[in-house]
Amino acid sequence: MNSKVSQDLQERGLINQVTSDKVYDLIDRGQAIAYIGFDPTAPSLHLGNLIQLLLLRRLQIGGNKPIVVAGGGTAMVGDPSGRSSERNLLDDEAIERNLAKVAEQLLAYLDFSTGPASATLVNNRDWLEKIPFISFLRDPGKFITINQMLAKDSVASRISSEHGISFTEFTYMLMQAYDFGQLSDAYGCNMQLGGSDQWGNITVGIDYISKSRGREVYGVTTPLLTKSDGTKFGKSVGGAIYLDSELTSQYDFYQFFLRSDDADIEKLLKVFTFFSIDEITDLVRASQEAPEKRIGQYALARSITEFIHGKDGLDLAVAASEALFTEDISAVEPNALRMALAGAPRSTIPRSQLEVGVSIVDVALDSGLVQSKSEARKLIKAGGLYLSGRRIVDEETKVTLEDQLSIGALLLRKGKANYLVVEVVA
RNA sequence: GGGUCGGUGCCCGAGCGGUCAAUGGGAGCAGACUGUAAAUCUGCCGGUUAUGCCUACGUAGGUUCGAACCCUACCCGGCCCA
Repeated sequence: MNSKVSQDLQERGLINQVTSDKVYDLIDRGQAIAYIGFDPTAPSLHLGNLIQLLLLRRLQIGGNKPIVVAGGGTAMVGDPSGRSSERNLLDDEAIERNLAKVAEQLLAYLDFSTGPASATLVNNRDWLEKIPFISFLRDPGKFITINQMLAKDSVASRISSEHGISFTEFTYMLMQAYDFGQLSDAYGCNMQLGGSDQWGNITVGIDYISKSRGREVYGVTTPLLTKSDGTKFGKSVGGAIYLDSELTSQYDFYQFFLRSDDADIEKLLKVFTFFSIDEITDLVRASQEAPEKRIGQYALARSITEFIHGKDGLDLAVAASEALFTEDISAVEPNALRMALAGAPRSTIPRSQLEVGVSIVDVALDSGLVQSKSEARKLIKAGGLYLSGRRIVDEETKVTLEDQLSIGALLLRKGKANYLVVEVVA
């Protein structure tokens, strides 16, 4: 099995560039000690991070040791890579809050218990915060030339842009190189992985370790995952798809994958699932023979949702999807419906309001389904708003107790698949 | 520090005294078709107590009956010079 790890990664299209072919050998022999850093700039990891995380998991299954770095220190500065303008600095408190959440997720998706290949989690703030400025200038500073930094795409593009780049972000590269050095010293880390935008940062680190320690380490980048139409993958209604069910419900997470384009299915199965290449080939063929059955989409959505949200999360998402896409929502069994909607976003409305009757526009706004009254009105005009299974055609419609479903809640729907449960409370 | 160009709605980018909530493109949302796909077509795309009102064209003032458009100062950025 070990001998096939690198080949499997290549067949999945997970490898964009490597600094040396030696990485394949290390990986196949289970001797890679590979690290990836995740800066806690958001309260949860998202799908882009997940690709990286799954890559570590794949290596781990092949007997290699993963190290995940929660970038509590680097997040204080901000990575300029892949960005056309300066980041806004996050305050300490926000970073710490995000860090706690992100660390929890990192712990959930790798194996931290099994012998030599067990994963390790560290926070780079632990060392970045302690190093005195002058020491930092001497090491790593002295080993890295401005010349090589200026040559990196991430820096070059910002220097030539009208926004420029602050010294703060310019320094990010050194921090990352220093991280790599620390991990190399402490854990024998010999490989850094990252998205293709990390190539510059990674190679600086490799160079630094080579000069300062005379040690050879390696780098691997993954390609940027794009959709068949060339746009960036992983965005949906309201931004990124997060792993935290508080931010992206199980239902939405599942739906996101279920609605994937036919043209993207093969790529997505390779990147997001642990199905073997042969299994994927079969799934893709089956999908092509009967695209309307969306076999690939179902397999993808089920597999990845279960991995992230567990069996229970998957059940919630599937039940919700089945119930919500039936013809007549009011005919669905109360118990089935209740379970189905457990994973959908929700809000509440006081019973007293329904007794008097509230305008549908207000309900849509208060529940958070729409951002403004105008949006609600426009939605109605376009025929895209549904209340408990019935299309609203008149914006003067009043919502009353009559509109409750069997489960004693209202169900709002925007477009085809955006549901929101409004619970009736005292 | 000097010179110069620029800062417009989610993004790009027109506008250069009234008819500008602001052309166009992209993104986004919704509808039709279909398979909860793609492509295509259509509508919408600052808010509102809605033939009006409010907020908006870097910030603060000023000129004017009237300014995103003119003037002044300031802030921010690019480029050139020092």
